[in-house]
Amino acid sequence: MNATVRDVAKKSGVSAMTVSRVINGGAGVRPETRLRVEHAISELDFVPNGVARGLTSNKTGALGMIVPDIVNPFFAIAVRGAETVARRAGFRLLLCNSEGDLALERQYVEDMISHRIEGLLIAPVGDRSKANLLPLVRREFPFVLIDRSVAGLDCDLVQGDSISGARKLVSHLIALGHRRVAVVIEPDNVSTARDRLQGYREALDAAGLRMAPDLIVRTSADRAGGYQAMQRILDLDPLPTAVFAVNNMTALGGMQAIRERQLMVPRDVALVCFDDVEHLAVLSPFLTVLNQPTETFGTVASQLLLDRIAGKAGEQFRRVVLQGDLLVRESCGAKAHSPLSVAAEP
Amino acid sequence: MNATVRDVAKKSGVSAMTVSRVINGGAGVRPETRLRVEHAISELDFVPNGVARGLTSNKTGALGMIVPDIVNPFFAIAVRGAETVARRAGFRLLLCNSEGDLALERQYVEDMISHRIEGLLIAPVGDRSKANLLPLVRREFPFVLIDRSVAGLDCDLVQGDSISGARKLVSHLIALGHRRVAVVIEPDNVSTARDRLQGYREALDAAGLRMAPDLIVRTSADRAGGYQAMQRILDLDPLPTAVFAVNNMTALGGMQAIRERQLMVPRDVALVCFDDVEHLAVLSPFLTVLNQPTETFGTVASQLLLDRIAGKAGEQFRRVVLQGDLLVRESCGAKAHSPLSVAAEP
DNA sequence: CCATGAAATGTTAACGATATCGTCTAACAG
DNA sequence: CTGTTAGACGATATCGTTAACATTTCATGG
Repeated sequence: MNATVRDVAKKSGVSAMTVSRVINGGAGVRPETRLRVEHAISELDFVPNGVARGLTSNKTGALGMIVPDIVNPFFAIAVRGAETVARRAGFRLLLCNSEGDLALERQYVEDMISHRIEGLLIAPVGDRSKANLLPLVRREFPFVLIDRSVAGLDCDLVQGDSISGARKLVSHLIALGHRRVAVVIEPDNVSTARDRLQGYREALDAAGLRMAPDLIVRTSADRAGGYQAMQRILDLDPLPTAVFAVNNMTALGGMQAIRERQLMVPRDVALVCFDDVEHLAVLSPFLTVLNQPTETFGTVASQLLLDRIAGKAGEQFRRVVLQGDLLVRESCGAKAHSPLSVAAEP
Repeated sequence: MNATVRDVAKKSGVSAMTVSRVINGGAGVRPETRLRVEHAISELDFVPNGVARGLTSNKTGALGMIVPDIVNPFFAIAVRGAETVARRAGFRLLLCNSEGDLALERQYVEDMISHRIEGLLIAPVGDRSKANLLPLVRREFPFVLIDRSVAGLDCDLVQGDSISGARKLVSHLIALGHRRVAVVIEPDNVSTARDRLQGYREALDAAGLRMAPDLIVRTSADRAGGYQAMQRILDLDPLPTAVFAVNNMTALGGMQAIRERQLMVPRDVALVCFDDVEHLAVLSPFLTVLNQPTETFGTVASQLLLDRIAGKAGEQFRRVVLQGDLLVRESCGAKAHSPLSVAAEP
């Protein structure tokens, strides 16, 4: 069904080796011969078998990327950034969706190793991903973590400054007069959760406020998690005056719960979170967020990975920490609530 | 660096073939032998080389998917659906982002062929993608189009009912009293654009209205395109009373332009579009849209593809047309404009 | 105690491209 | 006219796995 170098060789009356030379730049092939070969190639619709090439060269020209949720714009944008850089360097990017599932993540990592991709970008599920990543470490396989670090694993890493970001968000709430600030956050085995909780704590400390255990609600960092967590928060008495959600998706789920109870943000409760929600911010710049340079997560991580593959990275692992900006909009209660379609970005 | 079957064989005192048998289910291997082999495998951290396997078996266990924009939630969700189904059938899904660029699309298709993926899902750039897809046709390579058909190309296809959807949207606008309805749409070489314009025309016809050429604004189906198109529309005199945007991204870009002029939707101009904007709809169910069963695009397409790969598909190409629902919200002017955070879904 | 056959295991070749090295051609110097 | 040499091209082996076939092993019945 698919033509091979040998078919092309036969058709053009040369050896397979000459065909190979033609398709790889053609040094050492007489122009006339090359034309004959090229003619046969297009005649037979020959496309070199990348699998066979990968076997001999041990180079597949592919990078892998594993993210927990491609529907979350944070990851979608990071993927786009990573792919752009990878492509410029001549690599394809193969994307997989772990869905935050450790077993699935493990399977994808094995799969990637098995198919001999040349490097891996991964936003790990959490600290327990360590077991999944250890095979990579043992093989000295080039990989770069994105967004989350993994406890006890030393490797290249691109992350946001979660501590300082959370501190900014919560300090801002406190400055607006909030004293009871609830936090919706993942379990402590996710590095961003640890760091953001730490930032939360520091902000409270700086204001001389106590951390109240009942204001810390643990959940998964997706919309469903945010929804459930917010329901528990709205059952508290007295109601917190503000909520800090660990990321954009939990904030959205939280909004859903708030709306269902016919409450209003920020009138009844303020809401802030990490990560802007692309598209949403355009139409309705409403959520006060800590905006991270999302695409940069992808481009920088890709670059680190390419360096490491090329051996330009040195022994030391590199950790890039990206700063985010506080975008003050309406959900924190800093401004009057203006009607949707005339709201203007600051 | 990486252990091979032979290394494992040597270590466990058997032949490579026996190792192969063990890693593939182990039928016909003495339990005792298998244990020895398995021990050696974990000892050496052996992972079978998928590339070599792909070479002998001509099966890589991978499906490809090419979308024009992974950041558009429509495609992100379709991808998730496709991947779920593919994974259940034991296939990985390799994703590529064509960015609506024909050359890039071509490169990715060649790459996929070269790397011997077993089937391809593709949301083509447009009719001109035909040249890119012809190599697939010639090879009888299994592939399924998503969302857009390609003129003159007969193949499996999953698409939305754009004609009827557009008719619903525009008829709704007309029923609300709009007489001057502008449309923001891609060039005619994209099937969805053709169909949606056709639906628009039918709706006007049914109401005895004329199609005014100056109300048809051509652009690219992304945010930037929507933004530019809307600026041109807002320069019209008299202003149209409503705008039909070809998809969610153009609508967002349009909103941006409208907001910049300090105008309000729907007070100054109504706005409707195809495709809901995931996340946005949760927080702010504001846009009146023709909601398509997005995830189903992915799952059905994946299923068609798997059938075809398995040879269960028959000679005939199958065309699945998915119906969408009109979600009447606020941007069309059907209801009073209510404050953002208490707005309730119908 | 050996023939018999089924189960276990090994051998060989192939998948398709290419690295390596060897051969051949032709042009040119002497 | 011969020896030299660079450039063009080919033969062979290899990458890691596995299909197909060959061989060994071992238990069982005669």
